[in-house]
Amino acid sequence: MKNHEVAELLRNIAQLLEIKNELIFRIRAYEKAALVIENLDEDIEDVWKQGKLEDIPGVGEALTKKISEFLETGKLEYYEKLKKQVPVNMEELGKVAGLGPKTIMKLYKELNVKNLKDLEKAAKQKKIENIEGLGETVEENILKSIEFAKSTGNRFLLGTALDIAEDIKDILKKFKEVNNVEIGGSLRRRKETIGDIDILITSKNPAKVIDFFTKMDDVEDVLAKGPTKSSVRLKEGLQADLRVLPEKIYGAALLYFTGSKQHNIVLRKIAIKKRMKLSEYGVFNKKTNKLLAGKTEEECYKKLGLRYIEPEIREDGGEIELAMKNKLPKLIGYNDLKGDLQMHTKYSDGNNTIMEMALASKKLGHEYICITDHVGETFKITNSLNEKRIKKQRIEINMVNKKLKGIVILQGGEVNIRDNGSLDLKDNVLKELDIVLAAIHSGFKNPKEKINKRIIRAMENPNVDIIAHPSGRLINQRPAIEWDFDEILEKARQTKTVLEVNASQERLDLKDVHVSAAVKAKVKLSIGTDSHETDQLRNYKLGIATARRGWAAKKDVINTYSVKDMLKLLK
DNA sequence: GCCGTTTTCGGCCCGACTGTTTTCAGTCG
Repeated sequence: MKNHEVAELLRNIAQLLEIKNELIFRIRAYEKAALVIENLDEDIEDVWKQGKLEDIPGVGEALTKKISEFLETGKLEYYEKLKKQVPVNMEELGKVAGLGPKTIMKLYKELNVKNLKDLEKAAKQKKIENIEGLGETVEENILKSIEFAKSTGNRFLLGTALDIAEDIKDILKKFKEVNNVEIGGSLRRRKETIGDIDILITSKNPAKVIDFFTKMDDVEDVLAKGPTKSSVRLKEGLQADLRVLPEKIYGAALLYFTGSKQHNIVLRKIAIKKRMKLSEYGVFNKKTNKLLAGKTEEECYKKLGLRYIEPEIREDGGEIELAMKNKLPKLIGYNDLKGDLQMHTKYSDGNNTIMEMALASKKLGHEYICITDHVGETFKITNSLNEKRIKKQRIEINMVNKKLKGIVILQGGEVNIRDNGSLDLKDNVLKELDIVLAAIHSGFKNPKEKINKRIIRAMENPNVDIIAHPSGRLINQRPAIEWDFDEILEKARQTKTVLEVNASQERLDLKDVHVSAAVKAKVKLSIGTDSHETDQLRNYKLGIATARRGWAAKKDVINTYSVKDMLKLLK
């Protein structure tokens, strides 16, 4: 997937053009194309090979040529020339928050600032405050931004950001001036990584709410504080934006600040076509400026001729067209899961007992769980269970089943897929387990053909029910294996093998676009938290979120069925 | 640079907040 690299290239070009004072709409064309390509479902290289770059919205003749050159040679002559014309390192300076092209150019002309090092030096020597149009505050902000950029690099994991946001939401809810509180932005859409937290509030006394917000314990630094809007940096290192809104346009604002940006742009275009105007302040009649809708999101969508669209799929990935025809599928709901199909106990590498895991799961409302400790003969790193220990564990599971009412505990196992695709445990032992998960734990860098062979051989084993964390990626840490996913899907369908949506915070694997492909290929999915302690069991919601982002329905996920029906769906 | 049930030319989403000004440009989302 070179989508990210291509998007970055286009964005860098946009910044250079901005410095050169190019036409704003030419610059926006590059930015728009970058955004579309970054969120593209398909691999940009595949699209290019099929000669279909121009089908991508926002990509025309000129960009097709440039992207093709970049994909073919790994370089773009136009970009290299542009970099030479602009004397400053925009790749570095462009990332400093609050610093735009105009200021960067000014700093270059006045102080010969070319890169991040120059900038920090100039700020520390207090040279910036003397430049006309800038001042002491700007100088201080630049230093803060540099410091911040040094301390945090990556975007935050969905699970982490969600926890922080929910805490803030609870604090705000308790403040008496606050009426409604909702989290917006990419967090509400449940993207796998989050840049910042958007919070939307209704109140009759915005000033008091803003004041309260900026003085919360978790606030490290106040970045902006106006009458209806404020931004702060939290101690955890991420930014939170708060907006206080009047009741009658809360829905329009929620819609706007939930995004995605592309989704909003398409909505606005629809509004324009219908002689209306859509903004965060509502749906208006373009001529009379009369407010037509705004109180709820449903109302705004309806006015535009659309059915309500769930936040998780607001990515301009075909949802608007289907909403227009009232043909959107019903997504799996956050309360639809009846069981958790992956968790570990003290038997292998978990921190809690079977009983503790079962009790905690019951508390979450599950009807059944599957204990899937690592099992195997040679894969010892994770304290895998051999045949003897598996039998011992079965006795304990039977005992817990007898003691606990209202929850069924199944015995499963997570078996390693070896280098040649064979499994790390004999078939006659695997056969005794209720559910077998097979997963790759080594050789992540195998070439595509080998990886596919390994996974396919595992799927062909009649004992293997589920492929766990199929792509092997760890968000922000380890890239996914390189595979031919279409081939895997076809084989999964043939062999009735289920693919897991691993719901642990750092995995979310399969991810949204894979889920979407699996649903289209009619391959069944399972959601498992891969919990190694009771605290992680609640992550099943992240798995559901990922499934929803991939347009999965209840019927697509096996653990929405009763335990009896779920087991029938396995091989 | 892209795009088209008003257009192959002339539009392109829109508003808040900051810091510096004294009416606004720059930046951000």
